Amino acid sequence: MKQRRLKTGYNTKQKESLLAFLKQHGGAHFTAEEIFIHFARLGEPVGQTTVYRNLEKLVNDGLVIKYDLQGNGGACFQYIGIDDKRNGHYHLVCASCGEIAHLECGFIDKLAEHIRDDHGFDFDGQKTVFYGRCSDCQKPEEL
Amino acid sequence: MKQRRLKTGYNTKQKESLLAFLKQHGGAHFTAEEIFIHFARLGEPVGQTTVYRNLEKLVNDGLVIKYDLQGNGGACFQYIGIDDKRNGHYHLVCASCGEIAHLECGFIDKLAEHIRDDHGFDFDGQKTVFYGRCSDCQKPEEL
DNA sequence: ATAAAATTGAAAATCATTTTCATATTTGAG
DNA sequence: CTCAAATATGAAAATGATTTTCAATTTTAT
Repeated sequence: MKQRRLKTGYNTKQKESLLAFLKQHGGAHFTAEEIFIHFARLGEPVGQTTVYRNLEKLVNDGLVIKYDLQGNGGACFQYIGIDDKRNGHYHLVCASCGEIAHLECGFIDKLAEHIRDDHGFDFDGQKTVFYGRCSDCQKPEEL
Repeated sequence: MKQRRLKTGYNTKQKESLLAFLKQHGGAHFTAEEIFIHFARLGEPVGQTTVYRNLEKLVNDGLVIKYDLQGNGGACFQYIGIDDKRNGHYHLVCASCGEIAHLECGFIDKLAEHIRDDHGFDFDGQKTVFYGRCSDCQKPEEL
């Protein structure tokens, strides 16, 4: 039994709403829940299931990336556009307070090269979450 | 009301069973579920909740690392047996097959400095798991 | 216009993990 | 040893994100 070639699928306003929203906020990431609530607030008819389903399709099509920010419940989604898979920024999370720094960082870009060349792995800067302690949380603890 | 200083905790046979199992299979990774089922099969009284709770402690103690493999439901745990938390040694995990490379890597040491100096975070190289794809998993997929 | 193909969404189901809470165990003090 | 406080356990229930179900609706090609 052979798979039929993938098609773009039918065009629906839900799909268009979702893609428009993601494009409009191309630099930001959202959970499926956040996106669902966004449309609910606006009164736009985009159901929760539909958000999940279409996000999955967009991820498969390479228009959106999906990743987890640990300690933070659900997966996050971010629009990246077809030809720009490497446009990724990195996430530096404070292990104490959860603050997230979004890094566009040449040093980490070089790290990716280093890992490829010296350790033989294709580094995944999207899935990798860098942990540390933010400056506030580095202050001495009170007991 | 002040927090009492953390202690190692009481010694229980469940903890010992768990640690013994993990040490015995130091090179392999398991889900909490797999470990629970293992003990259930043997008739050893180690409850599911206890598995989760003690794994978490071992992770905090630095004896075990926790990470996610894609498409694979739950988190994976692997014994690494490092007593010295400050002994620079990083983990590079293949997001596909789970292979772990243990890196002693000057480049990542420098990354820690860079993150401190340029981003104001005290980098936690122990909690951070670097993800990528190992050379085997980089080969083209079959459909 | 119409029928097949695909999509939607509310509700139910799943699945890993966490919480609850009553009971049991460990440990240190006396 | 004895006892009580601190801690751990585990069954069951709760949680929370995501997926499935399935009947109704929408899209598209004919």
